[in-house]
Amino acid sequence: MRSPTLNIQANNCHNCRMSTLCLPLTLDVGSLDRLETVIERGRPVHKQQFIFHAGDPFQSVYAIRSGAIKSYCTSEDGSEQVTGFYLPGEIFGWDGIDNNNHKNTAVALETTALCEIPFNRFEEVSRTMPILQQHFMRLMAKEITSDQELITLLAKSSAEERVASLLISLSNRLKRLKRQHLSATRFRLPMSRADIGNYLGLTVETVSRVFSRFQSFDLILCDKKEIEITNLPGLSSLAHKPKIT
Amino acid sequence: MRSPTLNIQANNCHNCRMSTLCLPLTLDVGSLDRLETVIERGRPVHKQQFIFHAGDPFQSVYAIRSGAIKSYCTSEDGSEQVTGFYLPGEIFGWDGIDNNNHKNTAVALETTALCEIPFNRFEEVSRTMPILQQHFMRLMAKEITSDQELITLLAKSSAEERVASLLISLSNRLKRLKRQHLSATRFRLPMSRADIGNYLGLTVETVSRVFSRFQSFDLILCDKKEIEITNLPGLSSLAHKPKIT
DNA sequence: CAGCTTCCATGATATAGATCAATTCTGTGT
DNA sequence: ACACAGAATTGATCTATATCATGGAAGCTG
Repeated sequence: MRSPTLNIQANNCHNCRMSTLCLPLTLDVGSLDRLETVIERGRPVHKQQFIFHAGDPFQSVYAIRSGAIKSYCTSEDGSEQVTGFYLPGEIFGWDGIDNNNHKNTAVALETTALCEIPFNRFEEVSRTMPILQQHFMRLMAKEITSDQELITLLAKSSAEERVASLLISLSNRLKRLKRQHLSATRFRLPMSRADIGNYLGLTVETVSRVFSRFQSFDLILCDKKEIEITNLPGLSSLAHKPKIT
Repeated sequence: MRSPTLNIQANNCHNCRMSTLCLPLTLDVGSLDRLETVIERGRPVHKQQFIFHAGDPFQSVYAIRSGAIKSYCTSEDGSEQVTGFYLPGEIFGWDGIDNNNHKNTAVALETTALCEIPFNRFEEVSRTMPILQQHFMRLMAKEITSDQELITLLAKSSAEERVASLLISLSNRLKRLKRQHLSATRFRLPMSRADIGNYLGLTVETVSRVFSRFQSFDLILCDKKEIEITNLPGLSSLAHKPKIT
């Protein structure tokens, strides 16, 4: 039995290792303290617990301190579309700022620690701290950019390219979490093959076959959800090869 | 020779018909006047002219008064991905708020009249007009939502469903422009078949075949770029039928 | 107006990935 | 430790859409 993954014990932004990711701002001590008054830290969410459901009133956005989150939306007929995976240092929950209710459902893929940022209080604070508001618009813009990258991936790329891109993306995002500047070539996938397939517009079987093929080409080594990228340049070049259209 | 499509001669937000779409806010006269000082109205852009290129420094976002805009991004290898079509009353150019440079290129699909909203001046004004800032975050959230809808479409739907969805979306968006509450079942596609295919992740040939099939099923009538939806419920039901996954 | 280029439609063929099916593995709960 | 449901792998087949190829219509340009 492994201990839970809550290795980050910050109880405020000052000493949180993640803050360089979710708050890459130069805030004076006073400003940071004011921000502190807004942010709420809940108890860890367990695997499969929901953070919010589609349709819930929009109240907060969330920063991840540890763990992993999947967001997805459901169509009338009950089919699901995974819209994102979120890792430590990343922020989710923007959807539904317009309607004041969430379009997506967010669920924990493993035990996860979150910082909740209630939006109405945030708006008060940001009025006196314009840099914060600017920061949040940037975060939303990043979400737009990454969505558009996914669109390109789905519109133009083969199954192998899609899976390679996801692995490279996860690797890059996990890399930032490590103190070392070493690349993250070994990690554990927080999501199932089905989630990957759904996210990438592929069936489980195809995802599984691509993993096998990658292994036979010595690009990766994988045992269940444990992944080691054994040929990072090779995998990267696969990831960046959309069809010429 | 047709006259250009500049049928909207507003020179300020007060008398612009589009303002109910791009500024659906209750602003007092003073606030609106202050906003006026920020917005610039350029001369009409002609077909195929660029508004900005990928890599250009981010300075403004743009509201469309008439015409149509296509945005796309280019990968290293030169392949393009159309990321959006924008119609009157809609706002584009959010991409690259983070890096301070645009990720997309924006080009006019036909003669187009724009309102340019310089972003640094906007930030000043919005500091004293919080509702405006909130409005802009909503617009960005809408962009996120519509991107995620496209993701679902690309991940889950067949060629017919994709094309049907695009037609329905265009119809709905054009409907809002008409004074009447009649549905917009007759319109002119501003983009080529190739653009449609690129946007929807399909080849030109497939798009063309789907149009033909829709005609043979009496769902639409089309002559070149002129479209008439002759069976709106039928087309709608096609559009909302993603695979059950 | 002739000539060119781009756009669109349609047919014939090829193929990547879906679908169907069977088996093994894994983790979870009792 | 055992049993069971879900997750993953692998194989055989099918199909939607890509690809290749051709011809016609439309729009521009000199």
